[in-house]
Amino acid sequence: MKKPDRTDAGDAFALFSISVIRLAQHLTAAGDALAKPAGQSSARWQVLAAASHASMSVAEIGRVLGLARQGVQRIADILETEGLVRYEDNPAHQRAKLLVLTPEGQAILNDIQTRQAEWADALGAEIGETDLRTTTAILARILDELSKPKSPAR
Amino acid sequence: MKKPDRTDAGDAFALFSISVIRLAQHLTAAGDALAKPAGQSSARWQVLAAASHASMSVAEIGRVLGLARQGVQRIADILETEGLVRYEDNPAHQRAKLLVLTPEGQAILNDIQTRQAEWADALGAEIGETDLRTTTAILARILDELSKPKSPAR
DNA sequence: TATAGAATGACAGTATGTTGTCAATATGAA
DNA sequence: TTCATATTGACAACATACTGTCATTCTATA
Repeated sequence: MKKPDRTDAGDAFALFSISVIRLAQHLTAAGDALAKPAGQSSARWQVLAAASHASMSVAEIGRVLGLARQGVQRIADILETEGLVRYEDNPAHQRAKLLVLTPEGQAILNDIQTRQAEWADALGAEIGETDLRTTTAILARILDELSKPKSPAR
Repeated sequence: MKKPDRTDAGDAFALFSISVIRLAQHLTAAGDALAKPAGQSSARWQVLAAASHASMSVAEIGRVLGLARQGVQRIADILETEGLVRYEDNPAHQRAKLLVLTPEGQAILNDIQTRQAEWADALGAEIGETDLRTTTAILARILDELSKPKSPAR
């Protein structure tokens, strides 16, 4: 197998990419573990949190979370059958109902968020605020580069 | 909605987590875009790359990639029907056949890797090797903390 | 050597998320 | 106002990945 040519910086970027993806898998798994005691998952938690933040239509939540609206719709429908959210009439749009948390949904979200805060506090203290903020800033810069016209498909 | 208590470091960790997950989504999408011209996807590329690196059984590839062996099996079977990989008898294990690239599979992997190297070089140069290596080191440390006994499920 | 336990492939079921399509509804420009 | 265009929800098909279960095959210990 012949290794393609690659600069040192390119190599560094490849290693970085692998690290980011692997860490994201672990963080998502951790999110699932945080939501599980409440009978939820990362995905449902995200939808609950978005709906709690502001009454939005399913399509709006999709845009906020960076997901296709169809996937959000599926989860929102499940949350509705479980009584955690409710569709409310949208004065601004007849079809696009607003997703609103029920008291049960809010209680479950609070439960998850409390557990999450505890977890984040413990890990934040362990790792150190300085490194976290520095790294987050660099990640933001990289995300910016990735979003630029120079897409990988060229 | 009442925000749970949270330290500054905990807040920094929460923001960091969101950044990592979002960036990983973009990187995976970029990987799909790199593999697409060759008619492949990120997942298939990973399996091809693992098989190219060394002849391994499906279960071994799963462990290397951090995936369940069942998912790797599904992809490997598809790659086999497409003639990109071949199952070879494993002298050390009767059931666990070894996954080997066919010349067609190797050609497709080379094509993807060439495109990937170009892309990584460009982005690596843009972002800078120093920042990439610094960040990768911190990510590794965080991954380490996450893997420790103190799991989120407590 | 026997045998309990681990690893493996095969199969089924589920969760998350994507794309594509359709009809209904908003929106904005001529 | 009219009409082309966007957005939206609904539905279907698919890709990726997980868990659970089963029978088969290895492996290591007693």
